[in-house]
Amino acid sequence: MLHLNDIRNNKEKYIELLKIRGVDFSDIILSVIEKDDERKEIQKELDQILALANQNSKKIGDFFKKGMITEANELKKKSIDLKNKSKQLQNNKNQVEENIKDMLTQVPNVPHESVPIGSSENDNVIISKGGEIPNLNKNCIPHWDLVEKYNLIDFELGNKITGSGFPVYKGKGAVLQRALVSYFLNKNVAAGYTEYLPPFMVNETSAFGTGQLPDKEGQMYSVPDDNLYLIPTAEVPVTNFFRDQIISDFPVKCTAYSPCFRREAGSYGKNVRGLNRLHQFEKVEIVQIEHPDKSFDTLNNMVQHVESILIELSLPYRILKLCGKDLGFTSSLTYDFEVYSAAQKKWLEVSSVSNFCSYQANRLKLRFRDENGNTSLCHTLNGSALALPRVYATIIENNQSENEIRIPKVLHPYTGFDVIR
RNA sequence: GGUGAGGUGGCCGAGUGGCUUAAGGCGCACGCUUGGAAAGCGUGUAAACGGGAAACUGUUUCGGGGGUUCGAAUCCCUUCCUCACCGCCA
Repeated sequence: MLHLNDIRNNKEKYIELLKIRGVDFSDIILSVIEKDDERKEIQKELDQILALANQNSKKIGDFFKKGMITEANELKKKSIDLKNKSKQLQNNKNQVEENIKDMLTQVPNVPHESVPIGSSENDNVIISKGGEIPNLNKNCIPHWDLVEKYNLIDFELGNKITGSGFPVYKGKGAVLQRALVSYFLNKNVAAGYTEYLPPFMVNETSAFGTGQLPDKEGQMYSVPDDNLYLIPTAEVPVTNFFRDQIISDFPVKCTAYSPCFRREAGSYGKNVRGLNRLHQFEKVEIVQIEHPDKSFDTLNNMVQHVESILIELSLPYRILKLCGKDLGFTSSLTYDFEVYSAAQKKWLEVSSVSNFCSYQANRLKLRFRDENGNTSLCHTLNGSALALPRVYATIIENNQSENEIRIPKVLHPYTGFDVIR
């Protein structure tokens, strides 16, 4: 959620920048400010009444102590009047505040000025490319066939015990998965991130804190008996660590491995084939909490960090700056990382690194103390480093030959083998 | 799952309806003291939303929500959470 004072102070600028998303939010911005003026008026009046009522209560206490019963009773009557008035005002205020909140939740984050205008994903801008697309021979096969051929993943077994989208990794296939997790975590720790292993379920408050609730409720698995939700990403528990906090040392850098659970309601067809889209997948996440002045530099650092991992894995990749249309609701600037899956012959998203500025921090009440000693909202950033399934799929597809799959060198210490036959 | 005890400021902890403007302590900051430090002494020490150029000031907040009352940390209802013991258990 945007902060009201920020909207007030940057009204024109925000309206202009929001147009990058291809939607005009000026009406809603202006009426939010109008409603807020109304709120202030009501509060002023309410505060005065409550102040008077508080004074009266004290006087009544004094009167009773002095035995001045008549005076006390008279004042009591006045206080009852005040009370009725304040109740009404309180109701008005609540209503107006709810109104404001409703409007605010409809406004997405303000795009960074560098975000390109666009009408579809085709307008995302490729800012960097690397790696070699391998020349596979024409007998090459996609990963869903490879995992069967080499006995690495059993989708049918997952179907049997849970349902589609819940693969079972086995043998070297499971080791490879574990190797990737360890490798990613080590890379992130070496880059200064502190490793966490968070709970894989969160309570309702946390789901609200990072914005999964109320709007994305249908995307999460829930455990209604215990009022818990299975996390769709480690971002949810990790970012919520810092809910309601006043941070004193920047930057806060966290990394966490977790399985991610997503209902993916509405997905279908070849996009969900094999490892491309799952209900449970594994991911290593990086999260940073940063001073507003530095957050965009930090975003660049995070992009470089993720890029370095893809380079070490020798995967063909490209980095896209998302255009206004494709930019997530809560993000101000996002870079997507895609790797080229040589057997499927398409680009697969493996990471998305975003600066949310103060949009998440506002809801989380995540603040720091500025040079004047006032509290101010932090900026939050996160990204995947990396999501496993598509990296996994691309590694085995791109490194396949007739009778074997070669494992990228950087993973050998983690797998203990360099080839799958 | 059963029983019991709790949830108060950055932390510990007192507080059974108005003398609470939340005692006292710890921590932290600043000052005095010192050659320098420690100790000691003194002062200050939450957040949100308002008013004000500022000094300052109003309201709200004692886990959350609701209620009783002129007045609630304190009484009532409800809900969440934590801890202890028992049961079960990797």
